[in-house]
Amino acid sequence: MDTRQKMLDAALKLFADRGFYGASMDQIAREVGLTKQALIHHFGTKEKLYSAVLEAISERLMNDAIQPSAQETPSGFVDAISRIYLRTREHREDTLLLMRELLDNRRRAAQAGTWHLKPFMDGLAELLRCDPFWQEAEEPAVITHIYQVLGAINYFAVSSVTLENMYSAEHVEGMRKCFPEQLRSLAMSGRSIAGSD
Amino acid sequence: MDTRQKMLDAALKLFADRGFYGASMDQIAREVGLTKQALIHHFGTKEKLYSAVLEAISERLMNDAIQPSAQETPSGFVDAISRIYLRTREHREDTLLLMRELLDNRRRAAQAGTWHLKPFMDGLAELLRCDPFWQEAEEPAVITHIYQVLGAINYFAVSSVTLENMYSAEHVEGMRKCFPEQLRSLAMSGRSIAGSD
DNA sequence: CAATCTCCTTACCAAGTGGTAGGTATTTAT
DNA sequence: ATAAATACCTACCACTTGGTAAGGAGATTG
Repeated sequence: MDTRQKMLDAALKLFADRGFYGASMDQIAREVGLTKQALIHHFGTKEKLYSAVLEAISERLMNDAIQPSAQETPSGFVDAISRIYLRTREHREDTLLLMRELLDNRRRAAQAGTWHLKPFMDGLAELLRCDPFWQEAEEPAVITHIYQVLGAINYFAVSSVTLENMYSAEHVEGMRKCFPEQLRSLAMSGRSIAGSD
Repeated sequence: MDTRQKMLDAALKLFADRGFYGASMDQIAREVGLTKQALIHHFGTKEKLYSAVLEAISERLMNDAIQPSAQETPSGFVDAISRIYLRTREHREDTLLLMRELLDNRRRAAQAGTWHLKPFMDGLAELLRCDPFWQEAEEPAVITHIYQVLGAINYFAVSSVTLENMYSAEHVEGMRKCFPEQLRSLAMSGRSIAGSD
């Protein structure tokens, strides 16, 4: 496999696991079996490496979360949300790193990438508006709803270690089982009260 | 004010802002106007300082989020959730640090504190069960619901910087306005579909 | 007055940080 | 064949990290 890609993978893994400061260039390089100067050769600086990782993530997210759901049915939003939830389980590291970026970008702000995710949010907003109940809602209300549902997903995705320490492993397994269905309720919340079709 | 308390405040601020690795003993000490050895004198090691901060947080959270809501009415849960949301705005740093801990404890795991929050979760579960709809629900389903709602709250609380970069400041202000009401819908989701009172 | 204890200091340390400089082997282009 | 670019290396740098050692000022206690 491409060295550069191997480096990106290792960087993703370590950044996701320990954060920007917690992961060192040396560790990342060793993970690929090279020296840190090889890393620097390919990416210039640690910041740029981090940016490259972030960019790869947002590209991936766009590709397989929004694109294939061009189906603009009333349930398009709920379906997309389900797919996004599944994604958090398949791409744990992406999810972890995005959450970290959410916390860190205040400092590294104003340049790097989380708002590469704007199109992602816009795509979801468009889907949500296909639901008659949300069609004429104010923009902030729409985004708020999306954000609440995304929050439910990502927070859970990031909490497995904690949950397994607070409850038993079977308990957590039980939660994973009922999560998708309850997520659907969540994604449709508001609608069934006022709309009542 | 107590020096020790000033140190805890400064540590909370910097840990919340930059994470465990991103904040150094030296920075924290300078924030109080002392040297890092004064910090070490009081807390021993960086890890212990961090633990002390975490303990203070969970104590605070228990005190003013669960305790005053002993009112076990059907809406007790939703009320508690509203209060918890307000808390994230009053104690931004607590919220940020807890979110970080969620991401980091996998490594520092098996000893330190997030599952000090177990009583907090249990308190919420008890409140939720006062709602007839949830009374006989399975335990994992109850916890899942709580976790989804908490996720919506905390994710939003932690995202203000990102949101203000993706959207305008007024937009985000609009979101903050409608957040509490939509949060109530979320917290009651599921119920209104099957229950239909 | 002397001893101790608390709180804090300066001085220091080994280990690690991101990054530069400069070189070598191998591939590619001319 | 020669020049140039690519991909990597060792060696080194200034700096920061958490932590230790030892001691000083000030109050408390014998």
